[in-house]
Amino acid sequence: MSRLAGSSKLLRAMNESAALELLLDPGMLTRADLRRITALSTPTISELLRRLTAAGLITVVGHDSGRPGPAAEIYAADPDAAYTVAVSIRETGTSGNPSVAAALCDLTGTIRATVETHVDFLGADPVSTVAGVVTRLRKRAGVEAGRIRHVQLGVPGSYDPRSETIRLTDVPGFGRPGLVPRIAEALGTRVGADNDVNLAAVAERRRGAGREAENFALLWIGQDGLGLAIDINGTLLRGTRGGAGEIGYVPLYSPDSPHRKIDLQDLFGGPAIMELARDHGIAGETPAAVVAAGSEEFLAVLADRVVVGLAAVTAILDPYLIVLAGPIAQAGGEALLTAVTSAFGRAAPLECSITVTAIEGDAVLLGALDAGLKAVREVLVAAIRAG
Amino acid sequence: MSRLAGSSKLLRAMNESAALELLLDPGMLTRADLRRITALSTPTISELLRRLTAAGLITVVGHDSGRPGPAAEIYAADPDAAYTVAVSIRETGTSGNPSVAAALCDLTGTIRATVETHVDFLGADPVSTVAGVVTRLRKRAGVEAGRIRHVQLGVPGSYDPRSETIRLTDVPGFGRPGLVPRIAEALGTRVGADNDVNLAAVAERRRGAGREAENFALLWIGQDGLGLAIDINGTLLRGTRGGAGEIGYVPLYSPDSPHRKIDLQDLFGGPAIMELARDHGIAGETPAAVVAAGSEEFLAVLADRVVVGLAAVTAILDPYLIVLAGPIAQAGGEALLTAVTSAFGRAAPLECSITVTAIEGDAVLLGALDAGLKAVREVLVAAIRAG
DNA sequence: TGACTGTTAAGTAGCTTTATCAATAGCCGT
DNA sequence: ACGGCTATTGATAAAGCTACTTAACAGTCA
Repeated sequence: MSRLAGSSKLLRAMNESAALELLLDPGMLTRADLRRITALSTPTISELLRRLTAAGLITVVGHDSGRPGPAAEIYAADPDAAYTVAVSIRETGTSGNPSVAAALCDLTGTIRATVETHVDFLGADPVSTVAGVVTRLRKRAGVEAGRIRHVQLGVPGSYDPRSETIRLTDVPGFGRPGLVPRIAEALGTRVGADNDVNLAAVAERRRGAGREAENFALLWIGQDGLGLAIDINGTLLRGTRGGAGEIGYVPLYSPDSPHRKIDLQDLFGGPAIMELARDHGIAGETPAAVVAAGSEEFLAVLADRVVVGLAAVTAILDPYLIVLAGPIAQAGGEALLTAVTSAFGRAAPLECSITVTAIEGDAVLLGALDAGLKAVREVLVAAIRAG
Repeated sequence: MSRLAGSSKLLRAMNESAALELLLDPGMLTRADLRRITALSTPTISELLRRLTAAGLITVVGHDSGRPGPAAEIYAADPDAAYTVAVSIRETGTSGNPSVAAALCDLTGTIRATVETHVDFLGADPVSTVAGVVTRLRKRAGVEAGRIRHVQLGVPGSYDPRSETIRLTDVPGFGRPGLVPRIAEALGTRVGADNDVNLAAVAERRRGAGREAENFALLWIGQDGLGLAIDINGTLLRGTRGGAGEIGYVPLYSPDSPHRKIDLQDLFGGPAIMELARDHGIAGETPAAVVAAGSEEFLAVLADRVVVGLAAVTAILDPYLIVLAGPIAQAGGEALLTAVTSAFGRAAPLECSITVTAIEGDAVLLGALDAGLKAVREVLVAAIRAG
């Protein structure tokens, strides 16, 4: 319903971008399909496809035979029209050291190359580190530099898109203002950045538990901290300074001791879980380990605490679904989920279904790929509209 | 960026609706102004204005002389093209009894008639009550029935637009499923409904403290309960079942007594405020009265409690601005605001500016008018697009 | 033969450019 | 001080352009 006016050129740009959008997202469409969806006439569709093919954006990917008449050409976006790189910066990798996971995928989302390295960010320059990873991926996949249209960064901390700075991060060097534009300059590409939890929610939306949900909240229970991502109809709620979802800071108020400041992080953050495990006599090196090994009783107490946070989220946002994610939630699995669900039913006044993440593998990296892919597609569509 | 395709007819519909939208919202535009904004050519603008005038949607409201050449005609939406009625149902009116406040305004937003009555909803039928109020307003303003294109209801409780039912309300008869469609049927108009706090936020957005804010959260501290409205870029966050902002249910967790369930309503809802006032030796009949009469010390303690809620909201949403509204916040005024601001600075880990409502008069009713007006404008624009 | 794919040709809707007329403020000369 | 002249702007009219639609047709396969 935006105010948009123009002449026949606008019409062409709109039709062309609408067709490209359709070929990018469902993909695999014949002329007849496009005709049906867009309600445009056959000659228009034909010319439109000719132009998009000439621009190298789409190709014929197959033929649909079986019906009378000649086999219909099936069109889809050309996988090699553009590439995306996702780079996930992790404070603690699987081995416990800071690590970088990265992947390169084509326009259809199939991964062409991956890289995983350990970097001591105290010594390394963030710009050249990221640039190096991108170059390595690019060479490994045999892709020329200009074809990478977007690089998506995932960082622990919050990202403020307005000032293009990463905030509240513990990774050395990444909190510096102007870092993201400098990486973009070094790479010669658009660079996006986002909170790792937000990116996990993007993955959940596209290929996980959030696929069918109109909206959901994702509670990330990580080794280092808590996080919340809020997906409203497919778009993430970021807040004014990118600080939405810093749920670890939700304060708890105790009438009996109003001056002892505690927050949700103190209630079920990593250290709190370790302490609780000790009280219950459960052995384990990491929070994930003790949750995986936890007794039913221990999980029930932990669930009571988690539900305090979930109830606050539910009362403020009323989401359709809550997804429990992050290494600790993943370690808890079904046992933790049933404990949380029953605790939620007892304690929370409103209803909401709860589930655990359906993503296998590195949710943050996959989400960064999805976000990067979306950005690339928007760039391609916008380029057509602009002419 | 929505997939939209079509022929030249679509183009005309788009241009026409864009022009109407411009004449509805800023209004008072000459042909030259429209030409500049839409980048359409003079003949197109002329014919477009001719059609809109013939449809009775716009009129010449003045002439712009002073420059050489003929005086340019100034166009704007015809105030009498459509009307809106807002009906605010209040559990406790100014006198303490359930009351209904209503107003009728034209397309430019100027109020043509108002009505305020006390209704005992235990005895009265909601459908005929609302219909009666609308008819009374209509006759008083001298408007024929067909010209009222939208009736906006404001109710205490939450509204689920999907099932078109009002939930969590204490007004007798209004929680019945199918009530809103039945009112619409009786009136022969579109009928919208919304939470009273949400509507107060709509008013704040259009004419109050939220005018400049990209987003804000409005904390309503009422005699009967707490509420939160979340405005993201001009659209309200409603939640899945319309239950977003039921902040009174945010639970508090005390590690020392985990089984005593208390929530924010217990912390600074009306009864809690009265109890706190008693502890501080402050006399007064209502929460608003004691807050208005409250000592600095009392307000400081109250502010500490309010900030618990605000800190949770800030950590989850990171709003640009928090607006304190509702009768109790209004009674507290600047004194409460300074107390809350300083308490927030001490207790909350994130920053956020706080202010009190800038609406004078019945914020809910004004918000309902604004929401109704917006709905009417959307209907008019959509009608043009449809042809 | 009939259904379906894809192209070519003619027609139409709607916008833009260009040209023209009309009106008025400001200037200038008497 | 006043009336006519000019520059500037508002609005309409005519011609041209762009992009879509409808209609007709050629080709292919069950």
